[in-house]
Amino acid sequence: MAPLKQCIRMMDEGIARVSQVLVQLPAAEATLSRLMLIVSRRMEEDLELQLKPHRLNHSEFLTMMFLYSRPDGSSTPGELCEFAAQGATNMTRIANALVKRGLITRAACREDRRRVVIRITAAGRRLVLKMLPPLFPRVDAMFGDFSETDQRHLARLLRKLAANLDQLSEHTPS
Amino acid sequence: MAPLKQCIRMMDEGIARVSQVLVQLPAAEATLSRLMLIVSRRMEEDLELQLKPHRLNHSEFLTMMFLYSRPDGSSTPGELCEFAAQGATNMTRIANALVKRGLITRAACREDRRRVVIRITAAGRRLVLKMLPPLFPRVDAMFGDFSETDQRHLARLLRKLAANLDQLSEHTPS
DNA sequence: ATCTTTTACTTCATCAGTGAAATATGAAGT
DNA sequence: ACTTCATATTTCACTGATGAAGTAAAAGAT
Repeated sequence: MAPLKQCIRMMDEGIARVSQVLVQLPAAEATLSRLMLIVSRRMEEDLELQLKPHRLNHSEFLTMMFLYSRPDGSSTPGELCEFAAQGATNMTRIANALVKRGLITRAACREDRRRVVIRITAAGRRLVLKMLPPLFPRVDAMFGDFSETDQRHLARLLRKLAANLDQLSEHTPS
Repeated sequence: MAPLKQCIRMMDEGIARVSQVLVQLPAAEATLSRLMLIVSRRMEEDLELQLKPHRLNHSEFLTMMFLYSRPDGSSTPGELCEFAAQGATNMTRIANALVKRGLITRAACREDRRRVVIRITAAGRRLVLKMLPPLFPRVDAMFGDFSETDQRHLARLLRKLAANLDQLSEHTPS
């Protein structure tokens, strides 16, 4: 894995050169966009690497975590799609895989029988409890040298960015 | 597309509930991690949507931009792999596709005949110049309400995070 | 000079995710 | 009752990315 440092340096140089030709280019904003994508990509790679020993991918992990975090340990495919930003097709596949491993159950909903209720099993809870703690040191390391205010700032800016993205999507109803 | 706002609220609630059970959970850091992944995922979706009309995906776009930004408009697959954080296999496929569209050329390197030199064509440059400007308003909108100091802060924090991730990868020579 | 190792890229098989269309079922509105 | 809408699953075709093995050339070792 190539160090991000180098990758980021190349990006900086590239943007500098391009903005000499294309003067209208919003260099600072473009840099921020690329930084976001580069850094988070590495974060995701890192996470997937940690999940691999447990034979879970990112989507499956998110699904498990979401279920685990719910008071009653259950949800529906539709809700999971929204949360995990997955298509319904993929959600079905994920649920199939997790059911097969005995980590969740699928059952018809009593009130609205169109719905399917997905519930985390005891084995699922055990898996989450087993795999989560080893993740903590890595997360700590990522933000180890972030002061309290650094953390607050980053959270604030990311939430602000999220709000702007929501605005953008609204005006681009694709 | 579900609004990020809602997705983020669910995440906040989830982390709050989990950290009541798992007290060791570094809640602030976990929140920052998830925020990064959620927000950048949406950014990437948005970008891919803008690229689609030009029949480019993210990797291909990165490749084109990297070539375009180089003084001589050329590079090698290996270098591109590093920059775009792609496997060599994927790079081959990308190059195939771009060559087929006449956006780049592939040629054997004279000095080292293992190497392949990839070069952007005039058509490739035209495409970049055509597709880039329409992207600017969106990037501007994303960071529109970011003050100068907001932008500086975000860039600084992301670069710091990148450095920490590099540290992490070093100590995990997978 | 030959043998081995390393580097650079490609090929092939496969997996993960997406989008669209078809199906089944049930709820809600008139 | 009848239409319309909502929820979820299945199938199929497709895109994008990856891992393992293969090829070819350069670099290094003996």
